Amino acid sequence: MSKTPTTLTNLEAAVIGFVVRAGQCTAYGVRDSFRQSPSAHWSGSAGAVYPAIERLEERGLLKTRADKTDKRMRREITATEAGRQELTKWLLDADQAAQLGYDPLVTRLYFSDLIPPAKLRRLLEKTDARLAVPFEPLETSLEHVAPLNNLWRETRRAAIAKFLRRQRQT
Amino acid sequence: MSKTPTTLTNLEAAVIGFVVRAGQCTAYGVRDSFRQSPSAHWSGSAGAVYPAIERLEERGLLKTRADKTDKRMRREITATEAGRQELTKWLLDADQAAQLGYDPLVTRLYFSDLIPPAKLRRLLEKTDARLAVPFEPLETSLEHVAPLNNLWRETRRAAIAKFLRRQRQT
DNA sequence: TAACCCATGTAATATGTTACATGATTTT
DNA sequence: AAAATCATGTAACATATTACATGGGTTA
Repeated sequence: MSKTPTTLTNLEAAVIGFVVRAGQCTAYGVRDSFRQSPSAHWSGSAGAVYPAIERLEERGLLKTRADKTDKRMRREITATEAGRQELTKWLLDADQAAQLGYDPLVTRLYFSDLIPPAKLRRLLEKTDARLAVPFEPLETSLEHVAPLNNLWRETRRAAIAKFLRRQRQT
Repeated sequence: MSKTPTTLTNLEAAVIGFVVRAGQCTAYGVRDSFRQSPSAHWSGSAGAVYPAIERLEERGLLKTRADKTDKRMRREITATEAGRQELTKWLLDADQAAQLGYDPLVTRLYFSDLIPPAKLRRLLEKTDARLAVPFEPLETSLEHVAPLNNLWRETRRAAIAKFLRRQRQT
């Protein structure tokens, strides 16, 4: 017998979250939503998503059944009660939520002392310009990410401004 | 012949950055600084750090030599000129810097509609409380991360406040 | 002298990326 | 009729985690 992991990975949690919100969906749908996410972190690569769904099914957190109404290969995925509970546990984990995660700009700023000031200023200007472009969801299923995307982009822009203000003071 | 990757991973870039700043150091020192980082993203696991250093050496971005003054196994690592150039290229990549990365709280907030309001409020309170605790570096080599850590923690706390303000309006 | 830290690393395993394979359906 | 998209996945490879192994030096 193989030992069952007690925690969900980010991807696994996000997959369950997507399925719960959708009510029911296909693996392709899950994958596609990740692919169209504004964050490159959620690459939606097949080699990540399909195995993740399989793992979750083996753990009884998702269940799938073939859809006979369609002649294509197609499996309807739903979340089990156990899956919903695991998701809730993951979502409410404040210790995890407070972790700093990974921010590609912040990581670069940790090494700001290794960059000539003029180049650093240009980096921050360019980064800010890219962050100023709002996310335009292609699918209705991604509309709900837009508000949070806006919040987060503005938050990161504020961090850039704060960093620059602090630098000028020195 | 194996094809040489043209880009650095986060870990590889951070390793070179650490070595450049230190001037010269041991693999153990690199590893330890990651382990003591306030971000769990930089786990500093041996199985990640040692192979990363080996890869960078093979690519001619770092070089190491045995230190004979000490009887322990000990290798002094320095960055090559090519290594410095690759690091600079990585640091100044604004397209990468603007990527959203991964934030464990933001990911949870994407699913905030799946959490009962009272529990969501408690999650945000707890998360904020943890973020209010400043990072106290144990080593002098980690002192320089404190200011940016403060900036980023305050930035994330501001995002929490903004999220709550926006929620109340609805 | 026992326990711990310095310093190196490897082995088994888990996860993720990139690229490919297959076939049905829809759009141009 | 060709190209794109829907829908499934796998194979080879790269990277990361966890746990272990080894041995010298330092502290209680």
